Amino acid sequence: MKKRVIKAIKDELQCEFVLEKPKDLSFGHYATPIAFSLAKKLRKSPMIIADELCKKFENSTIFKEVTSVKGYINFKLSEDFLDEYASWALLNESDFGKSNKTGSILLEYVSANPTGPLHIGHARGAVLGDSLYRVGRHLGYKITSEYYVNDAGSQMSMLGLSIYLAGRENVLHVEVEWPEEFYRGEYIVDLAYEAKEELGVEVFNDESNIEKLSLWGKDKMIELIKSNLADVGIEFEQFVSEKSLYPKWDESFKKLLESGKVYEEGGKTWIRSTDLDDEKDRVVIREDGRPTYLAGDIIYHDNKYQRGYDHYINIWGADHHGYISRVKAAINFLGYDEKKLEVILAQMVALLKGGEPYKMSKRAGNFILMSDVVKDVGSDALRFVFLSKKSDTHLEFDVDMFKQEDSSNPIFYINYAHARINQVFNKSGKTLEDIQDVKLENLNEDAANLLYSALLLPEVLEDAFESRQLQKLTEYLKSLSSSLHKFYNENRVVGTKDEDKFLKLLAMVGVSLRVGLSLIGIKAKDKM
RNA sequence: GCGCCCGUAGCUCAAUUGGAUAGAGCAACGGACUUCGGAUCCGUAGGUUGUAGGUUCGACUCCUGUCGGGCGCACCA
Repeated sequence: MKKRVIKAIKDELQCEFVLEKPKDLSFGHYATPIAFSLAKKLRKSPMIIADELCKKFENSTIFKEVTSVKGYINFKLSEDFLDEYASWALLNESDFGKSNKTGSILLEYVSANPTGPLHIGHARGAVLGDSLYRVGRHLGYKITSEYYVNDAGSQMSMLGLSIYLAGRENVLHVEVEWPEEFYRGEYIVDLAYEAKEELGVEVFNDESNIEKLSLWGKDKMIELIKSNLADVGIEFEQFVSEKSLYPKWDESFKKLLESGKVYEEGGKTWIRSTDLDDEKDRVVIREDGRPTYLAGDIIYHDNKYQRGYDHYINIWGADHHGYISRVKAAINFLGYDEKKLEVILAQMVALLKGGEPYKMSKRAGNFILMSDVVKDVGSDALRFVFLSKKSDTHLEFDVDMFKQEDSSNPIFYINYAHARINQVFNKSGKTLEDIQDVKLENLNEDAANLLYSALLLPEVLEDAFESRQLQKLTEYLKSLSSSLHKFYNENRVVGTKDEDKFLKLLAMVGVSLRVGLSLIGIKAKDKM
């Protein structure tokens, strides 16, 4: 819709302009403040310029009215245009809101260590990533979703050790001395019992089995993480193992050497990341020859860029923000354009229960399992809440609030709107076929505004994706639902002379709600 | 100490990325069911956008300072 409007205006004005939506619909459907920017150049008052420009649209078919108000030019769409668009959308629901975006994107998210179940902090990035994936695909981008599995490094041996010690303590009932750092939490004990079943109790007899336990435990944890993700409707296209990349280190390292940004000092190998605004240079190979974690990420990003995507998005937890500059520097040294990498930081989630704050930690056992919250509030509500806030703001919510199922839960409100539409159709006894050819004309103000709102979905989707701010979509769905409820309360549909027109209008709202919800991973309810 | 993020109604959050009178939901108060589901709707009240300057036709938005809160500052991952 917006595209056609832009084209129509451009044909007349012959210059670039900003198109926006007026604060108040009574002004019009679209508006441009172009007269303000032209005022300087033309040395005339914005009001006079706006008046003159308005005259150019007198014969337009797409606009019913073009007016100038205090220097703004406001455009009101014609009913013909809106009706035609709605008719098309009703017949092509699955294509509604699609666009012709081109370009390939590699989207990496979650990538939590395979050392335990996902906790609530992971959920935010997970939901954001999956929803961006869905919306982006709908718009036409070729997006691939990927999970980077950190299956190398010391946390893996710590996992093995933790299971080993938990087995000795709980299965063998031997007194054990716990080290300062280990994985706590009941899942480790559960794993120990499971290991006894699958690997035999003797696995806890000897420390030499720790590595075996760590490999076994890692696979179990990946399975667990996958099922945690599946519970909220998330499935990854591919998993990339950190460990499997290490044989390629020599190849990547050679590229770094060619950049001349590598040097040795104190027996260690460093990259000169300070040349690209990092706060200090970084070690990539330790004194004993073992590569650091950064080395793994260097190989990984080398690998990503070799796959030749147009754009790369990584969703990281906010606690990784200090890591961005060194990775970007490394990408540059590898000979790639680091600007193609975009890092989205998902801020911390603070969870409350009965007003008491929870402190979340992965190392300590005291974290909130994502699966527990999903059980409490449901996948739909969890997804909706996490998407409702900008990803760079700190989010805080109380679990108890979401346990009570009432209207304060926005997902209820939206589903109810969708169910109402269904209800009215049932009551009328009519189907989509019966009313799709009715012309939407001479609508009252409520109906006209509702129709326009429903048709806004495509541009909301595009805006939400391009700005990576999906709260624009959730806000839209809430506001469309609110308009629907308002309309419902003030306009009777069944048995009135406007019945067919209104049914078509409601059907259009239903399409937008369904499509919008499905793109954030929620299935609209037909009944409550 | 340095860096990044965030301060908007009592609470949780929006604000078309520099535009028109800063908006929703909870919570409070007052209204609307002999009618398609009242799980809804309407109204009232609530604001010097942390604070002090600056930039311009115009600032919640950009710049500088300052005060709060969070996160990070490893050869861990």
